[in-house]
Amino acid sequence: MAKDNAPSSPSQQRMENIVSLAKRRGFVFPSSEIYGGLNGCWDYGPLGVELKRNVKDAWYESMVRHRDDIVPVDCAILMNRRVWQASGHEKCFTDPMVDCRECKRRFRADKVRMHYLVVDGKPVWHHAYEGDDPAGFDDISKSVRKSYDHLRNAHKADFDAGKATDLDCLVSQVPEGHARICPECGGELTEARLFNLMFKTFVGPAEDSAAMTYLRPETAQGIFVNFLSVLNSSRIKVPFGIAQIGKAFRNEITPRNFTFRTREFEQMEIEFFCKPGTDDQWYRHWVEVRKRWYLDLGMRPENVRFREHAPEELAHYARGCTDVEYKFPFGWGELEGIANRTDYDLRAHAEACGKDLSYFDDETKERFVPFVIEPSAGADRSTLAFLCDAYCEDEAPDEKGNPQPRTVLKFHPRLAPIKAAVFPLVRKDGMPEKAGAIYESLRKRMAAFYDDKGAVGRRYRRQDEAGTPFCITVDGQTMQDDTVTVRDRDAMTQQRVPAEGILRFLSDAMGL
RNA sequence: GCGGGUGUAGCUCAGUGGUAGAGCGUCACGUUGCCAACGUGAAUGUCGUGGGUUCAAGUCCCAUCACCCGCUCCA
Repeated sequence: MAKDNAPSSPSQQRMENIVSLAKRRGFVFPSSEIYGGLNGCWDYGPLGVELKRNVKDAWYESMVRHRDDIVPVDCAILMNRRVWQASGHEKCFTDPMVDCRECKRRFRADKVRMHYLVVDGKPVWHHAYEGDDPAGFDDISKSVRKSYDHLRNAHKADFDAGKATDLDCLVSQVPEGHARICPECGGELTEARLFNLMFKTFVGPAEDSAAMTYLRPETAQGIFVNFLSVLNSSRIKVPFGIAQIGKAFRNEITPRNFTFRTREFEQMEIEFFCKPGTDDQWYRHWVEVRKRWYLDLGMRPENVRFREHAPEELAHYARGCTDVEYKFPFGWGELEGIANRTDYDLRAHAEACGKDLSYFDDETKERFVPFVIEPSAGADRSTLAFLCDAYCEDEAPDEKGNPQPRTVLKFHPRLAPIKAAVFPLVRKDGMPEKAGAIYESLRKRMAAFYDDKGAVGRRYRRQDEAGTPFCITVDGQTMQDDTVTVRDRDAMTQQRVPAEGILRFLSDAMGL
């Protein structure tokens, strides 16, 4: 940072420190960095891969393996283009935008309207307002209304003669020669530009439009289009869910905030199919289940909130939606959306593909199109949230007893990339050999790490930065009675444990 | 996409047109028996990238890329 810049806030500094640690210790790197990187893309390094995999595994274990009403799928990222036409993505995932050249505000071109008085084909008066309904013009301010009425009266004869007229249209449909102005400041607006949020791609070597499709912008549609196949092949009955973890791609206008908003990201989604009428109850069930998941993995309750959308906030297909939000250093951000999508998706696909996607309940002899509850979580966002939540700067005494700053990642053991590190206290008297043997036995059962370089205090601190919950040290006493010390990451306390029982001890301590 | 800021060693950052720097980290050897120890030595740079001005550019100019902040957007 240049010295003439305003000092960054503590939370900004905290985020910078987290990003710096992530890169330094091999959690996350900028994508294709040696070529200058690529906007909105990040790579996971050795520790980051383990962390993110642990997040995904924790999700898969508790959402799929530990339940008898959820089955998994793993769909292709490339799907028939008609999927995206039926789901509405092709139409709705492209937003035309306009920018104000004066105040630099940006608007959706389908949310700004212009109203003109046109005389002899020339606009003599104009007004801009936000909204997508011409009726919005009725709500304009009194002073604007006055000038409008005044001019309209002045041109009354022209109106009567049909030479003058009112024109109200979206800013994206303004005719040639008519001003487009900012509804906020009155400045000149740019032409409407299309922002396509889906990545186009071509299936087959010839780039003709017939083979054009998109990288999927969400994994959910893969689940809906496999609804029949899963139903027919797995003997599962409603209510049940289909789960999927996979990559999705969105050409975000502004990737921002480290791995929070990226153009390529991984989702962990469930579509839970239930009978209409039971959807509210299942919706509440899933909000509870997902809440418990985050808290059980150690996320600090004060940093998580569950925000239920107001009715006017809901997407057109949704009957209810709760966002799981995390308090990142850069502000509250959405980790997951739990939505009641009604029967919107299955109906849309049934209509588009011509197949019956309804369900017949053998017990009640009823046929219905299931309602869908969708807990849709971001794997990268959750991983980032767990990383931010674990990040701590505290103090540890040095060898003289003076407090020194310490950086430690207090991961839940389940999420820690490395579960245990094994050290010889010094590199002599057979300690490296003994420690090496313990390491070899541990690594078959858990992610373990061996280090014999430098002072042991430094090795402890290194493991603190990686978030390793326990460090095992072989010392002189080990050679006497075959016990080792186990050092706790958070409390920095030690206890002696028989080397023989170290695996059992660690498993119990970590609840694994 | 707009505006502002920043890109120099693995990290954090100095660097005033004239030989590329510091601290930390890394590696080696020695010392070291429990929390970022000490000593000695070593490696590390197309100064984001590409052009231009100049006898001479990390430094000035243009372009471009990336990241950060604000706007905007966010199924």
